[in-house]
Amino acid sequence: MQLQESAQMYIETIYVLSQRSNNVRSVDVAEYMGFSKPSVSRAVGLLKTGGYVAMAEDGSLSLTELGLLEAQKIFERHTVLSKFFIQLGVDEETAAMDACRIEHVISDETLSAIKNSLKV
Amino acid sequence: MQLQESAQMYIETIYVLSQRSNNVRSVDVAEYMGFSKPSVSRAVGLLKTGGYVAMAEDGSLSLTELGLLEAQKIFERHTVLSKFFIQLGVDEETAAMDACRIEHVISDETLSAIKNSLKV
DNA sequence: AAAAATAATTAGCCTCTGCTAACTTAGTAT
DNA sequence: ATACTAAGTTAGCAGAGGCTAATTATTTTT
Repeated sequence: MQLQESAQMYIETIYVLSQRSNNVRSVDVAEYMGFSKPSVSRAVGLLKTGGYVAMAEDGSLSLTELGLLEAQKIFERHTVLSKFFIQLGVDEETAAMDACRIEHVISDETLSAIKNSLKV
Repeated sequence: MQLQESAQMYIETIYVLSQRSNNVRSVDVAEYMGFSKPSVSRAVGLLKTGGYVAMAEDGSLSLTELGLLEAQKIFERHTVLSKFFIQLGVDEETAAMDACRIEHVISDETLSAIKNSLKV
């Protein structure tokens, strides 16, 4: 299973919401991403099949080891980009928005160059 | 007509190829982008409808005023990003690749911050 | 002139990823 | 007990944007 950009977003969202609450459900993901419940239901289904996400009987979602690894990778990219843009003088909200879009398409090499250029 | 990312790519490609040759055809675009001729044919059709591209009787493509404006806008973004990544130490090829992907999704605000940070 | 190659198009398929409508199931309230 | 609500799922649609196969039209070659 090749992780599409949308799959990455779902995983990242589950990761972020899991840090705020210990009961993340599909409906929370839907609300957070602004998508419909069926869209999330299908996406979660695919992520279950791919072994990234597990759903308990009560519907609460969790990341598997594999999913957590992915989430951390994406989130790290997000953080690096977002910090970097803020250091360039971009406002926080815009920085986050751009990080969100760019984190999925930037190469490891360029990201690493950006990371190295971050002021401590 | 809202310009999708793919439309931007086609316009940019026509622009770039037009600087190398004065006879850019769909087949050249296809070869350059690595897409099939029918894919380009449809895309060009949409761009004609949108008023971005014109096709002469012999099949040679040109950008309209509108198309040229768009192309220049995109190309400028590409150039800024690409230069910037190179200044960060990324090799040219990777910089171009990343610029190509990011130029379509980055905000004006963040791009402008990056532009300001370019060394002269 | 006939055949071959080149370019563009048409028709129609596929995947991804949104959507709505409608159904199921479980928990809550009257 | 019945009815309502909330959450998840199923079925099926839509549009974007790739693809191949086959057609048409033009140009080049023999």
